[in-house]
Amino acid sequence: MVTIQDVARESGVSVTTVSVILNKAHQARYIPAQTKNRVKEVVKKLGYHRNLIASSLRSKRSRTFGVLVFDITDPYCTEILKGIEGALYRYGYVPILMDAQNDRGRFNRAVETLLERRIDGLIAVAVANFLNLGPDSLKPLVERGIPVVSVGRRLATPASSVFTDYKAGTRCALEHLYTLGHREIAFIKGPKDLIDTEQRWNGIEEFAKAALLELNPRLIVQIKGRNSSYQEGFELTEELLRRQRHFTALMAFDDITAFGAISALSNAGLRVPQECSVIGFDDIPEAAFYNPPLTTVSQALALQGSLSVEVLVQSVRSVGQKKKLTAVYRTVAPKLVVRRTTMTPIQQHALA
Amino acid sequence: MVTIQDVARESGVSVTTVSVILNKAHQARYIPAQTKNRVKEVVKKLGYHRNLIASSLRSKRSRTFGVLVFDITDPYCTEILKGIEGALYRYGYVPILMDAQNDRGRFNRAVETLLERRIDGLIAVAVANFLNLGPDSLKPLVERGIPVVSVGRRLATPASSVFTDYKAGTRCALEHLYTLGHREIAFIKGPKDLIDTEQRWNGIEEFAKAALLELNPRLIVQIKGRNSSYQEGFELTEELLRRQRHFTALMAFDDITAFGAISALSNAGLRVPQECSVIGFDDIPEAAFYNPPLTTVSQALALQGSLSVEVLVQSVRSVGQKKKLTAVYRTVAPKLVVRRTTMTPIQQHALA
DNA sequence: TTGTAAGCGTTATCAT
DNA sequence: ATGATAACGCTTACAA
Repeated sequence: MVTIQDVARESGVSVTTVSVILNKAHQARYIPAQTKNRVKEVVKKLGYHRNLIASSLRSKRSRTFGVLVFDITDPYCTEILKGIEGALYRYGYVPILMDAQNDRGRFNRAVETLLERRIDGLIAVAVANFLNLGPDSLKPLVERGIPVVSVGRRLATPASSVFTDYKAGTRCALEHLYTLGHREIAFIKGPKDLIDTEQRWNGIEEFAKAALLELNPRLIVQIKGRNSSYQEGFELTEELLRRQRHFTALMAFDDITAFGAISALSNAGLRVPQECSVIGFDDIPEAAFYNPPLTTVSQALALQGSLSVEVLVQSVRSVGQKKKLTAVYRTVAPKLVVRRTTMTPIQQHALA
Repeated sequence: MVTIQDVARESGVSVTTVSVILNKAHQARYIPAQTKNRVKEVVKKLGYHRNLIASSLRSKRSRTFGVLVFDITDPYCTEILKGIEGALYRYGYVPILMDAQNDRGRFNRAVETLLERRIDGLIAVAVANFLNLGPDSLKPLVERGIPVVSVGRRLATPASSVFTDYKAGTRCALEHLYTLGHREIAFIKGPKDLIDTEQRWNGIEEFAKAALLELNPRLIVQIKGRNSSYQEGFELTEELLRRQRHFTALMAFDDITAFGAISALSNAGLRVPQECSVIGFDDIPEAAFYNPPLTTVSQALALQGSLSVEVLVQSVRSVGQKKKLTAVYRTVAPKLVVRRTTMTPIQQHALA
């Protein structure tokens, strides 16, 4: 395998010169273009590829980020991953992918592996889901000054976080229903132990208060399991129906729940959106193809992915300059996506 | 950061001994348990983590595989990735993930990056899709003796390949319809320039020949675009319907196409499966949740992922032993998944 | 502007 | 059974 020595010898300069040229270091500005070109030609001629392993050993920077996901087959994850991948590419970093598979043991082993690889930083993708990471899970990283950013979930310090402004999301979802004219609205709240649940509910209460909209407790149900599911959406909607309290719109915790709700409504002979509007949250890919296509709130997941890379790159630079590492929180604005499951109750009446 | 030197000093042995113990090298058998334990305790006490960068530099093995996907958000890819991830974990390798995003330029840059990182091998996940990789795309790898395995697509030598036995798949799909009693069967063939198309068609012809089943050319249509789509499935089925040639079952190129076909049939007032059975291919996650759930052929994608790792690990070992590198082809048996879109034409009659 | 040389932390080789 | 020591290929002071 051809080394930097070979290149230096062949082009009649020292290894230092070659190194400086190839790394575009500051000093490269003073090297005549002629020398640069000669070296670059030799590089091509010999088919030289810089050995990043040797480089990392010496410079103590691996240009590598660990990327820890909770389930690689989850579309939520992959959408974020896409954003991460694109941004890493731009910054010259490379991801080492680890799938925690929602398992604590695997998580810990992954951290060990990443430590051995001397990653410059870690991106945790929606990883707090079930693991419910305490501050000590990341201690081995933090102790060694390796910056961590969590994307998709807010995490306790000292990790930085990038996540959706859930409050704004539910606020504008409810505003959409309200503007259409809905006043009797049912809600399916998220699981109690998911951090999002509270934030999402806050947005609802905030808007309701401002608009003087009354939230009827008899029209509010909550997911009992640890995560959302089609099944729960279905059953909770049946439960709402059983309560015999009239409502013209339903706001589900997320898209999956909304799908279940729509099925339950159809089952009960209520057509969506003619007799009941439904709105979801997340904008998973299936939402656009559902029957009817689901009105929902989009989370800009890819954007969150690339943002997390930017945050991490900044942190790594701070570490390089021996600055104190401070956690940063970046929040991403969600976006209302109006499709076919919402309409005004006036129209509902006309069509009913 | 604590080094092997520190461990050696603290436990009163040489670095060699520590290295031998930690790597479970052959010689470790002769080291007394007492020494081993002492060293291991020191490792824990000091919080030592072996520096794999230094190790790689010296041993000339990075214990790293490049994993090149064509689109990280594609479920087909992620299912394979899951299998890869699990297997890598078992072998102590780590994946560097690169997304070619169906772009030639990105593909080439990814190869450069992976070369700099001195990957021990490359797994290309369904990457041949549009890039239509010639043998020279992989030349930089092959020249340096870095083994390559393609998973999901058959690739030209010198790369190894792991892929579905498409012929067996279509054969058993057709057999299923035949056994149910169907004799008038329509087919939607795949795009001309996809390699799979021919293999899949071979299976159909093979079974038809053996069963003395006549394939009516008027019941055969072909996808015109470069890839399958819901839209084409829909339109081609309308085309079949327009031909006024009676058929009791339809075999689609893949699941997506089947979805389009089902919509077109429903649109034309033909109920599935009562008036026309439909079978797909791939078993994408949506197939199970479709309405009605789709009978299809499953590809065991995760299995293909882990198999590809096994093939690659074997290749790397061969390289290590300076054996000649030969491409291996492993084919994976598909599996018929019977759900609700197929039934016998007798029943069809009874229910019609 | 370019060159010399000392590491980075490991493993492999050779001794003992 | 354990140890000394020389690489591995690069970056980076420092020197010239």
